[in-house]
Amino acid sequence: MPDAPTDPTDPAPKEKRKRLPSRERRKEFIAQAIEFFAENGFESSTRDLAKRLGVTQPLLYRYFPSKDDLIAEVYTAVYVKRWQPEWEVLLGDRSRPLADRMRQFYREYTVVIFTRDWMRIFLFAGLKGVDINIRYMGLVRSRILDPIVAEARAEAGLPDAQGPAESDFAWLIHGGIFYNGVRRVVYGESDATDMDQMIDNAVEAMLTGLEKMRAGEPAPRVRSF
Amino acid sequence: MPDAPTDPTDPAPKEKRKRLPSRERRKEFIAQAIEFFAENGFESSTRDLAKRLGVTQPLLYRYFPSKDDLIAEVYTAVYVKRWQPEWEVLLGDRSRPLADRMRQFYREYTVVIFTRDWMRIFLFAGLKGVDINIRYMGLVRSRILDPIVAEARAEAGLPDAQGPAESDFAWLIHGGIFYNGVRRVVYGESDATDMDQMIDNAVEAMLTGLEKMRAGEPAPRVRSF
DNA sequence: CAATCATGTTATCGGTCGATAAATGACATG
DNA sequence: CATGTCATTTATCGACCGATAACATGATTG
Repeated sequence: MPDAPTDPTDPAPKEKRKRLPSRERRKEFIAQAIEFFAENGFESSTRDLAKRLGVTQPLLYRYFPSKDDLIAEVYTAVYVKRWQPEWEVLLGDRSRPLADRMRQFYREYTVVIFTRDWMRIFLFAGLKGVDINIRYMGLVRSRILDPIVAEARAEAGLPDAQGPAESDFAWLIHGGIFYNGVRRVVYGESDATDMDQMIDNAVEAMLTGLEKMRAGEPAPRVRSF
Repeated sequence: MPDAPTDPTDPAPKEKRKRLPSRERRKEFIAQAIEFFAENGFESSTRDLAKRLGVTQPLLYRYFPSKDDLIAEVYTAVYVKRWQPEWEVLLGDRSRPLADRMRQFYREYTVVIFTRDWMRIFLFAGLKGVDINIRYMGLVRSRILDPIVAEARAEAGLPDAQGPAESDFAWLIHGGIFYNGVRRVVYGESDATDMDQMIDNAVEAMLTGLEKMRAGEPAPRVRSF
């Protein structure tokens, strides 16, 4: 609500919301489109988006050739620009215990993705079958989970020769953290628990599980059923 | 596909797909609507659904007062009718080790929910903010997760006085299993890993974590950051 | 065989959608 | 002050949406 043109120093802000330079207008459109589509889904109308922006609907088409192009901008703004390359550096910093690095990573990572915008756009895009969503999950595996598995092996003095089982167990815990965000942000169970406690438990569970897996103990199989 | 009127004794089945009794027609509509809305989302048109059914669009309104009423039928058919009350009995059967019960439960549970229909409808409904979705998660907690925590305490000879921390750790692992289904079914990473292996690892991680939690070891907190 | 009635189709309404063309108006420059 | 440029609005197109009414048809029953 606190907008620049709504500055109280102005005698009367009036309805003169016209004549914004092209670059700023475009950025404002994308920023609002993120919140708008995150809340209402990508099938919401461009007219409602324009109403939220306080402009008319055809103006959107001066800045984006089509609705799909606007949506593509939303994707890159959310997925690409919020990814922090420092995360990969952090996870590889062997001057600290791996558990410490992982706790810090997940604290920073959840600050980014445990938001209504990020979560809902990720889920909407996933159901639409957008390819950028699948590519993002490849990024998580190659830049986050596989490095964690490799670092855990290195910390145990083992060679880096991970099998798919370890990587998939890392996915299991990572998915548990992710789904905790879904419960908080999408289903509104925000009072779930202390975030730090959840992350600590998850990190310990991941490292413990990986350790057992490396001990050649492939989980007791072939039971009574 | 093997329908009564399509009996092979008939000379030529033709395109005479008319005159079906009301009850069967209705069931067929709901069954196809599940697949249709699961694939295309609830904002897809009733005309496309009718085309898929091989009937005209207004016919749908002979069986359902409105599109929303049809969607409500889809919800109950997926959420309510696929829930197996035997699951709750199984988890409480103390003649078997808890780990065994949990493994069997998750094998049976994933058969139901690791389907394209169930997963996608659950996610679509969740983003729509339908209340039945939140009620379902309450069901999971009260009928599945809290019983597991209680059984784990009983098996350890402890009184049934669980705190929120244990319940939330159960949610963490359960969410990891759920998200594994999302990856398989929604993102098509079906070659993820052996399902049984994944379930075994998840069950062991959950029981190990709960055990550590009961040991009064609330996960090492307050680290360097 | 004729009457009846539920099943199914044709035709259509008012509303909304994404997108385009044309008109309007604000601002900088000379 | 005149002029041109570009942001913005008005008006509108064709397509599609959920829903309703009117009509047609097949099966049942006397």
